[in-house]
Amino acid sequence: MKNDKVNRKIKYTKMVLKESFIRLLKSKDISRITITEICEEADINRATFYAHYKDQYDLLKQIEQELVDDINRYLANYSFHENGSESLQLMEQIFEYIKENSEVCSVLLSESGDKNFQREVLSIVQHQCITEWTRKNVNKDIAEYLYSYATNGSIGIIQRWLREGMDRSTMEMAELILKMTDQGLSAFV
Amino acid sequence: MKNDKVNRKIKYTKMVLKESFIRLLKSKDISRITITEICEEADINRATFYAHYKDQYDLLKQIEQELVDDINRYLANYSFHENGSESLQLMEQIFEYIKENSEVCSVLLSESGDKNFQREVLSIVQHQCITEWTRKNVNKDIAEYLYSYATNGSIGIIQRWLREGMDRSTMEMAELILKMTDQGLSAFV
DNA sequence: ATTATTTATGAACAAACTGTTGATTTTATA
DNA sequence: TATAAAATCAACAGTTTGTTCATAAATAAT
Repeated sequence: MKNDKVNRKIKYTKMVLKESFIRLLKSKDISRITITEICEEADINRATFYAHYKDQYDLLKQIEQELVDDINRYLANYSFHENGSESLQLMEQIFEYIKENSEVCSVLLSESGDKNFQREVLSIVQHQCITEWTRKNVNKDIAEYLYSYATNGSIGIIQRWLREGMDRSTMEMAELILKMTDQGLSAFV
Repeated sequence: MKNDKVNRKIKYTKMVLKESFIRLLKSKDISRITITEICEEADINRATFYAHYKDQYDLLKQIEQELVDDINRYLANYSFHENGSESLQLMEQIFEYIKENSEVCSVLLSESGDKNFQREVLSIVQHQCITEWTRKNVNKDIAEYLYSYATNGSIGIIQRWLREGMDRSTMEMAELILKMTDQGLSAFV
């Protein structure tokens, strides 16, 4: 086919641009990073950048989307045992994924990272939780608030874990998050 | 004294710059806001801006610091009854403050806002919690993680509350947060 | 009320980044 | 090898930045 081959060159260009960008993101905020800078670091012509991306923020968005897709593919490969601990297994797999891709994740999931993106990652798990919650008859009136609490809390834990150099096992972390969530929830059943 | 009077003009300059900046922050991300733009909106010479602030980020930092100071002053005026529900009262007062200053808070406490600043606001309360936690002999090993969870979760709830137009009473919100935190904690005592 | 001091203004500056264009060269594949 | 796609290069006007300095305005002190 045509497109597959055309993409070879494009793929290289996009790859080096992304790498250069992630490298820069480690040392400074996205707002301080110029397109000129990204291109110099990647040794790619600036006009070529504009052929693929609108600006830094567009580049970031594309990187994030690819990560979400990748996580979903990763989780799809994993078949869950139907023994009631699906949430735990799913959560552990997410921690596994983050660990395997800690370089990118440390940047994208950091505090300065895009919150909506982080929420999207977490929602992969929380979807599962929500159904469990409704099964448990959680007070629907405040369910939204509890959801905000749990999601943001979980992101906070992941961020700390990454900051601390992933000092605990993925299983330990998955258990920690689910324990907190379930317990906190139980006050409103 | 000298400085008190000199500040009259400076105070006005800083005030209009801040107002202009907050107004702009409502419609776009800080990274898209130019100093030129802030000055035009405030009708202040650009050279004057540089006399007071390094850039937009410096301006934001100063606004945040003033808010933290203001919250602390606000809380200092409030004398707490020593009946064991200090945390609840303190938390409610914070919600009260946010409500009274919802215009600025909606911007500064939003998702796009500075996370370190938000943590600082919350830490005013959490300090109190921490002492209660250690009294309860929470597993110190994971206390840090629980703290991350609780703080980020609480911020998430506040953000949702502001987004929803402060649809619930401050007391209700304070109770919600403390209930979640205490309950989640109880799994690790 | 007048003088002295502080602060704000306006204009000008080089430097950097932006976003776009069109002509040209490189690269991949058919 | 021919052809189509992609990357490069140079040039462009337009904007923002950060700084400087002379001048004007506002404020404080005498």
